[in-house]
Amino acid sequence: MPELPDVEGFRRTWARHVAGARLERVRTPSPELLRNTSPQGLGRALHGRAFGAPRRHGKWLLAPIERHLLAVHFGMTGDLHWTSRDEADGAYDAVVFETDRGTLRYRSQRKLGGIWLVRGGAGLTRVTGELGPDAARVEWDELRARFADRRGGIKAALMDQSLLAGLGNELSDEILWRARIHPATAVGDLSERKLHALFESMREVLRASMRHGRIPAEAGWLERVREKREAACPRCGASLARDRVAGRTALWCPRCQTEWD
DNA sequence: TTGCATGTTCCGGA
DNA sequence: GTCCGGAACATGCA
Repeated sequence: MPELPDVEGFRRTWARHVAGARLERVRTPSPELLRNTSPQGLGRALHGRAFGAPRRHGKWLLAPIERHLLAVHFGMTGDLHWTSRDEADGAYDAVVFETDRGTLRYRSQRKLGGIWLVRGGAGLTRVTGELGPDAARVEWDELRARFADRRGGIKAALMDQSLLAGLGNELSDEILWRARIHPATAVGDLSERKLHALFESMREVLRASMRHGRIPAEAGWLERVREKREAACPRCGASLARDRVAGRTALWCPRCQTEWD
């Protein structure tokens, strides 16, 4: 689930409920999800401190808490829940922040994400890896420049976090479908006009998805038919193709997404 | 039981 | 150096 729009939803939850709250206790049912500290270390560093306003870069949620920063990644199955203080832990609650206003639960079913504690602002890149500009904020000129000397396929490029941060498998499929571009098209084969259409599609898809906190499974969206066994293109009705592209299962329309156009 | 899954990282090879 | 595919990570589900 968590790509850029989902993480944006988590950021809003954090901003609404957690920003300004004071941390009273941290519990860690899954301590292995604290990737660079221990439950004790986290408690020592953060106990009694107040959270600031969180920000998001790509799929990373960055939550300041006085002189520290929590860098939160959700992997494939992570999410965030705000509950009352007396609610019982759920099966997948991994790190539970009890504050003076309520309880924030970081959950992860498959435990691929994690939480990192960063002291001061330094060392964040070591944790997140090199990140390109956030896909929801990147300007056309910068995207064009970054794609200019890229070899290889467009889907791999869209999902490369060091090139552009925030897009994953499903978003890249949705964006390519909207722009009518085959996922295996070489970046260098895209005309400027086509690349600009891709940029516009990306902005559209992200704007609507961020509002929903996920890719909307609505009419006119590829996401609507993604889970279907024999899925048809929501635009032209052709049978959709499903195959590995750039190491992941891509979904596209062989009729309206052409390789060279 | 087997294959698959929206995340990243690491390795080998082109 | 760049890029890609495959494996690995951990776990649940169809």
